[in-house]
Amino acid sequence: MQTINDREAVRALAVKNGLDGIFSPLVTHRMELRRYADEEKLCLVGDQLDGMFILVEGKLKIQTLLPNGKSMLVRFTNPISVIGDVELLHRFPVKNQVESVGESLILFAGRRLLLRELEENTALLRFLVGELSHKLHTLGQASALNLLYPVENRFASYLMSLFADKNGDRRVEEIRTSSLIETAELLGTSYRHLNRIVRRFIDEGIIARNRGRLSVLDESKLAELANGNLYE
Amino acid sequence: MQTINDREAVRALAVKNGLDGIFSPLVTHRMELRRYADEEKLCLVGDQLDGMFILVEGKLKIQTLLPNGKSMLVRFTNPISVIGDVELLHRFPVKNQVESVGESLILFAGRRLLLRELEENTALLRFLVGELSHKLHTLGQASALNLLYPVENRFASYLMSLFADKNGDRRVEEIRTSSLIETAELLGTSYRHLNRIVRRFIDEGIIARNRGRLSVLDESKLAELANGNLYE
DNA sequence: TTTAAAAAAGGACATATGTCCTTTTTTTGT
DNA sequence: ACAAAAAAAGGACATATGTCCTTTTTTAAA
Repeated sequence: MQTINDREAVRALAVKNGLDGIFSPLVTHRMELRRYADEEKLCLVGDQLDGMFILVEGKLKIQTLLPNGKSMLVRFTNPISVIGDVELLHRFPVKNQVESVGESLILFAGRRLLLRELEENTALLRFLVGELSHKLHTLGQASALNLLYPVENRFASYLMSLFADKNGDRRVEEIRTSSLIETAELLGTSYRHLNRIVRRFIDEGIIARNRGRLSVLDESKLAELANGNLYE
Repeated sequence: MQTINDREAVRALAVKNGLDGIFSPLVTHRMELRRYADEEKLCLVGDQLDGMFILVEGKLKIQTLLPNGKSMLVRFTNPISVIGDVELLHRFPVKNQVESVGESLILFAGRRLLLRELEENTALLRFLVGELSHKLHTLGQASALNLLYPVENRFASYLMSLFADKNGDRRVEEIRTSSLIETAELLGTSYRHLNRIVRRFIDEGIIARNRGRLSVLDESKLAELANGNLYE
């Protein structure tokens, strides 16, 4: 991790992302700009956080690690998103490991500063309530999906989610297989099994695979399997 | 549902539960006291909430219902706990069905009233952040558990949770079988399968069953199976 | 108490998924 | 272009779990 001492950059990023409407100048002025490298960890399970992270550029991967050595990918996040809000107030130890996917830029706000801010800053509090609500909502959705549907349906949902947001642009959607492993984690299953499902989808003409990349052929069958559910 | 028009009762309950320190008198003064009967629903999936529920007496059961007809019990709650916090700010449609287990007393605060309150009341906002954090934390825990451990371990965890909070009082813990069905739902499995696990535990001398009731015999084996994990 | 009705437990078989290892395909260095 | 290394895909078998139905146990009415 690398700290970037550039007051002006901090200010610019804060403004660009609307943070100046949420935090008092006191805080935005003292936030620290950090750069994390690919796969670098922002926090590990069990850590005691001393502040809050705000992702302003890049992507983060959030996962739970369990005592039996398994892990569950909770989600990926894009800017703007907040890490550490849950732990901040309660001094909970960190429950999910967070790492950078590629290079990321983070604004870091120290705990003491924030606690003072939280005394009076209703905009910040409402912002946090919104963030938490959103997380709760998506986690609940994903959780029920994971528990109650077989991988086949979850994978269909996942594929749908992938190109649902590519605003109607029905271009052939591709998934590099390296991310198939990640997808398996996200879905809480093994690569082997996901691969089995992929094969079945191919046999049924729903997707195609060439040189390790997947492309969607039959969107309607996919939608049918996804059963109206989406990973949000 | 029955509305109880008793200003004094409302005030007393609010004070008793420390709500007067969180809401302004303006709100506590206008909250509505409601009584819900056993199995009566506070809200259904898809509802548009027009306020927030605060459980002050009784117990609530919260579950997700999915399009395929299955359901997942999210959790049971005891007083004080808040229902509708997520939906309130965002006007999300209700995602989890909530119903009363036995008779419950609820304080209901209208949406408009609360929105005004949220403008300035930092105590309330902090309270909500705390509630949401807690929910997120427990949901995350349960979610990972559900996804990554087989029912055997989850059931062990569940049993541990059950008498972990009965402050060290090692009395024989009993579970009426009617609740075994509910437990199966909570664990996201079928009654049949849970029953299979129960049988296995009995064979291994971990629990005993008589007349449809279960009692724990070997706490240490249970702890071993639970692997240090608990449903919260 | 005896018996019918209700509830709980269990059997049999099918599907979903995991683990471990082998085969095939792709990539990379020369 | 070719061989070795790396990555991906697939085979075989074991376990976990679901569904449907039957048997056993419990409860309740006569």
